[in-house]
Formats: sequence, C-alpha cells, structure tokens
Amino acid sequence: MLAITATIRLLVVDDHPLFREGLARTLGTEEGLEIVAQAEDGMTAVAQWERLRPDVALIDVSMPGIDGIETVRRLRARHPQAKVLMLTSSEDCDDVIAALDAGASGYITKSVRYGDLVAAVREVHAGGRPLGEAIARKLAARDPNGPLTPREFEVLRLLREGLSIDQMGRRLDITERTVRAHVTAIKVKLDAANTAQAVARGFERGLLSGGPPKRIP
Amino acid sequence: MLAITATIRLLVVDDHPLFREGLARTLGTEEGLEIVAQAEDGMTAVAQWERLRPDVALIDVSMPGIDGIETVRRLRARHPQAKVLMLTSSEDCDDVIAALDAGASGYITKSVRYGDLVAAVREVHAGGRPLGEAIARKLAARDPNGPLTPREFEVLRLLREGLSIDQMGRRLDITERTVRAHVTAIKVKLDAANTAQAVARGFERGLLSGGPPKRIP
DNA sequence: GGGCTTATTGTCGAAATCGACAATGGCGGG
DNA sequence: CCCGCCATTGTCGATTTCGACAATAAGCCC
Repeated sequence: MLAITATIRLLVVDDHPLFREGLARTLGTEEGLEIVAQAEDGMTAVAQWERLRPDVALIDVSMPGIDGIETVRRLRARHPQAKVLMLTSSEDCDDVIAALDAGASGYITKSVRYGDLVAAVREVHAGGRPLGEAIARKLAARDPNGPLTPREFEVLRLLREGLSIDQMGRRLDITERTVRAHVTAIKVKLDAANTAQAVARGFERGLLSGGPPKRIP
Repeated sequence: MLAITATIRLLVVDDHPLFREGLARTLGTEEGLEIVAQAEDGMTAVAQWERLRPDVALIDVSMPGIDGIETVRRLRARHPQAKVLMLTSSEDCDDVIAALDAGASGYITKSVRYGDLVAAVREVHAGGRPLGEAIARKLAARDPNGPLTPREFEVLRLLREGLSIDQMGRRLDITERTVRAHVTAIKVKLDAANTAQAVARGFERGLLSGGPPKRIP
C-alpha cells in the first residue's frame, strides 16, 4: 500500500441536489478527500473536469438528459486517464457492463456505508476496480442464453406496447413471419414461456424501464 | 403565516447511510431545523420517536424489512399526532396512496431541491399536506377504469410468471373459461391490447414489482 | 476465402387465445 | 329486502399465435 500524502480531489456528479449536497458535505469532512466541484448533469461534469482536473469523478448512473453512462463515455473520450467511480441506486446489471464498457473504473451502490464509499474512492484513485460484491455476483449470473440483438430489443419494446405480430410487422416493415422469428428468439433468450412472460422478464432484467414509454417527465 | 419561533425537531429515517447522513448534515445547518435523531429501519424509527418526541419524521419509502409505509402505519398507530413526511426516489402512485392511507402527512420525491424539502418539512409541521406537483398530477391520472379485484391481481401475477390460460386454471382450481374472464377484465382495466401489454402495464403502474419473484436478496 | 452471427422469409398443421352474448350464486351495504 | 359487485362457467365461431423444418442474403472477424 502506498502512503498517499496528497489529497484526493473529487468531482461529485448527481442530478439530485439533495443527495449530491449531502454527499459532498460528508465526503468533504473525510480525511484525505476534498470536493473540488459538483455537477448536476453530464455537460457540466465534463466542463468542471476540464476546468479543475480533479483526481476522481463520482458519477450517478441515472440522470435526465445525458445519463451517467454517456457522461463517462464523453469524459473518457476527452480524458482517457480520468478515473470514474459510478454510483447507482438500482443494481442493474446492464448498467454495470455499460458503465465499465464506457470506461468507468468502479461501480458501487448507494446502499453501502460511508466507509465503503470512501474506500472505493481511494481504491479507484489507486488504480483499482471496486465493484461491490452484490454487483459482482449479479454480473456473473447474467445472460444465461446470450444478450438480445438490437432487432430483438426493438421487438421486445413493441411487445411491451401491446402490438400484435403483424402490427409489429407493419411497424418494422418486415413480414409477420420474421417478427415471429424474433419473438421466438426473445422467448428462448429470456427463458419465457410466452410473450407475456417475455415482457415480464424484460422488466425484471432491466431491459425495459419501469415507467411508461413517455408520460410526465 | 405563523411566526414560528421554536425549532422544528426532525427524525430522519432512511436505510441508506450515504443518503441519511448527508441529509441530516445538510438539513441540520438549516435555520429553524434540528436533527434530533436518525434511524436506519422502522423499528429504530419508532423507538427513537418515543424516546425523543420529535416534531416531524422524514421517512424514506423503500427500506428493507419494515418498509416506510409500514413504519408510518406503526408510528401513527401509537402516536396519531405524529407528523410524517415521506421521501421517495421513484414516483410510484400506489406508494403515495398507501402512504397517505397509512397516515403520512406529505409525500415528496428525492429529486426536489433542498429548498423545496425544507419548505415541505415546514409545511408538514404547520399542519399542511405537501405532495409535490408531479405526484399530485400522477395521483389524478390513476385507475382510469377502476382498480383490479384481488382475483384479477392474482391472475396478473400468474400471467407475469408465464402461465398459459389453462395452467392458471389448474393452479387456481377454476375453469379455463373463468381465467379468460379475469384476463379480459384485466386487459380492459389496464387498457391493454393483449396479455403482454397487460403485464407491461402491471409493471408500469407498480402492480408488479421490479425484480424477479425471488432471487438474490 | 471460410466461418459466424444477424436479419430475413416460407410452409403447414396444431394449439391457444379472443370476443361477444348470456347466466348463476354469494356477499355486503343501504 | 333489493342492488351492485365479484367470481364463476358455458358456447361458438373467428383470429392469432406456435412450433418445427428450412433456406437465403448481408456483414464481420480471422
């Protein structure tokens, strides 16, 4: 273990002022940590990073507009050396892989205790890759039958909206037969007995998001 | 408006130490507010209330074990005069009605700014009933075709699990015909074109919970 | 080029679901 | 006691979906 004399300079990014403020205030009191800036969205986050060059960015996954994943992508595109610890409330497997893929160094849930968070920040700063055991476990037990293809995703979304096979066919400009092929593939991959369960699995696995397609933002 | 000279004594209840600590620290700096205690679960919350008799309890909805709703219920059962402001991350309509039904005075999302939260706390303390406009709006746009009957709920859950009509019939010990009647009713009430969409609506409206029936807790 | 995945489409018969009309018994509230 | 809601079941014809076997074209990686 290295004796780190320098303070770790942190950038906190979260759209919830309630959470962000509290986090910043509390982490700020931690020995060896310093909050140099906060951001409530992805754009601001990148700007703040470029202005202040912190050591580590703490970024919430779910944000309106540019989400956490996209923020990491953009940040890392410009600054490949940037170290990012993602924060999440839901333990969503797909987000984890997406985040790591986008260049995040670590991924931790908001349900951990302060000590764990601080430890994770230090680990990231030291070049580590903290994931949290719950997440690591879930990550292992994923995609038993392979991920859905983009087209299958599309069909799954239409399924969720209640379209019939040939309605989907018309919507996608393909034969009803083809739609059936996709639906069958979806059911196999999601291990579902019928379309209803396929949709349920979609929600359970986070492939479909909780709310209605678009209502009151 | 009354000139409130006394400080509002607050009890903060949330299972996420990260959020709870931050909230307490920040609210504590607010003029006229004082955090007298924190609790990470329902049991502790009630105990703390009885020990310290705060003015207002700020309770998170989603908590493992005894959830926020149940906590309110228990608290109000013993102390009907207790004023409770519920905090939520997801804007789930059913939780709102459940919470208000359980005796909560107000309901506010975690996405508000500090000022709004403080205002809500003051409003609750003054006997008000802050709901947050987003929630109030959602509350209005609910149950367009009436709530599901208990039996229909049951069928919806089986639908989600992928059972076919006659499998459900055997499971519930009723004729397949009867199951069809329930399914039809469900589709009408949830405004769905088919079972797949019915399941989707179930998730969207919070009738079905996010995760799989039981996996990794 | 060869191998792999993805997207596409066909056929055919069987199985499941739907929709509309109709009816009966139970149970609780006014 | 009557009304309304809930759960239950029946019938019939039409529509939709399923399952299994097969095949073709495009794009990507080695």
